[in-house]
Amino acid sequence: MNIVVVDDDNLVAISLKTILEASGEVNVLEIGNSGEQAIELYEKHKPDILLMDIRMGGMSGIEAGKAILNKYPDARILYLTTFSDDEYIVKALELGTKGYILKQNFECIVPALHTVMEGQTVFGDDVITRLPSLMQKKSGIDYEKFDINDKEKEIIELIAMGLSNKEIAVELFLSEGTVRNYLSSILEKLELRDRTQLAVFYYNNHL
Amino acid sequence: MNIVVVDDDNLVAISLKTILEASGEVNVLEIGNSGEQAIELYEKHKPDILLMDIRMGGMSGIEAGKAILNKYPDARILYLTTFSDDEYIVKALELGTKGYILKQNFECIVPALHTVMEGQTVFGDDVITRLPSLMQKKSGIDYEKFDINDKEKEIIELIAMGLSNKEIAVELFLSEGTVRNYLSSILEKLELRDRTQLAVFYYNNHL
DNA sequence: TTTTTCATATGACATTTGTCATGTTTTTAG
DNA sequence: CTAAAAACATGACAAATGTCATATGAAAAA
Repeated sequence: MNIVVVDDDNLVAISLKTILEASGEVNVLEIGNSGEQAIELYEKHKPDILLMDIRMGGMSGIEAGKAILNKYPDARILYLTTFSDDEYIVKALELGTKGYILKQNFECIVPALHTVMEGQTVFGDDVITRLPSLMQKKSGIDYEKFDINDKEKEIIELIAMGLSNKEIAVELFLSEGTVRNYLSSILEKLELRDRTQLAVFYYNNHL
Repeated sequence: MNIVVVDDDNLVAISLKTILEASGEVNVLEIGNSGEQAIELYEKHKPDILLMDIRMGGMSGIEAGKAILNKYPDARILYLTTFSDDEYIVKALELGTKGYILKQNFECIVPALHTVMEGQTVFGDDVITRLPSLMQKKSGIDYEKFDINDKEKEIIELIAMGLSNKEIAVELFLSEGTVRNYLSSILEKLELRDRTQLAVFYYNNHL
């Protein structure tokens, strides 16, 4: 089984190479240290599997993976990470990569590579249990970034439940006009046009 | 590695035993043919892994798995299935089982067992790609049930993208008035009040 | 062929929605 | 205390939305 190993930290990359080759079942074609190199090495070797750190300086593993999968949809990419990072997990999943495992215990890696070779997908145990909730949360609207305050948040939630301005007014003990004004400012901040787009935005980002 | 195999179809169970033992790495302690037996055999042998068909007459693999995990939270259960069945996938996931693979190609199974032994989770490739959407929610709007035709479906999609009536009209080469009429009838059929509720409905059910 | 249905369109209408300019009150900060 | 800011409210208005009754041409059914 021919693989390419990419890790930010060259020491880790080399260690991985040593450990994997010690198993006698894996041949590490070359090692790299960045997302850019991952792409380059993938094109050069077309390895059975690309074993890559997900978090790297410069181009992240996700970006590199995206680029590679874009060109080679059948590429098998297995991510390594020091600790499971929720944000990355979801992205990796959506990307259609072959898995996501912790690099802590090396014993995992060889079996995981075999499993991936057979067309399966591998996930660290802790990851999968949190998956359902991860999917729900996704990442949430970055309300901060848009300078949305609490009252506005409430209104967004209610609009995302399909309430009319009048209903929201009753719900929040405000006048209908006030609700309109709030909405107006929300739309401006979020650069949206109407309440429906706001609901769409909500469901695309938040949930 | 000691495992217990449970499959509705005894022939399959026996074949699995043969195949797995042929690898020389797996020891099949006993085979069973029902959910009830799965529980019984698990308690009797405490195998490293319980390899079980998910769909069985009588007590399903899910139910048996639930019972076992309830009593032995660390039980490693790997489901087998002929076809990937969305409904079961979600349930299996929520249950916290170790994976879900197709029994078609046996080659998968031994590596998968190793991977599971190492504390990872394994999923058939096709499964994982559909996972994001599966997690979101149910299975999609039952348009049939509501007697929604194709044109109406298109309009629903566009509204769920946040388009205005005018924009939809342009998109579908209809007059704005026609779009309104369509929408009006959609809302009536779905018992909704306005386009925002429709978008909400869409995101709650469909995607 | 005639009738019916279907897809599309129109106009009228009442509501709702979103924007804006402009007020009140409260709170908060200086 | 006083000025500024925040929270909330109004009224006016244009645009968009949703409903309804009705119309037209084409396709399907009779």
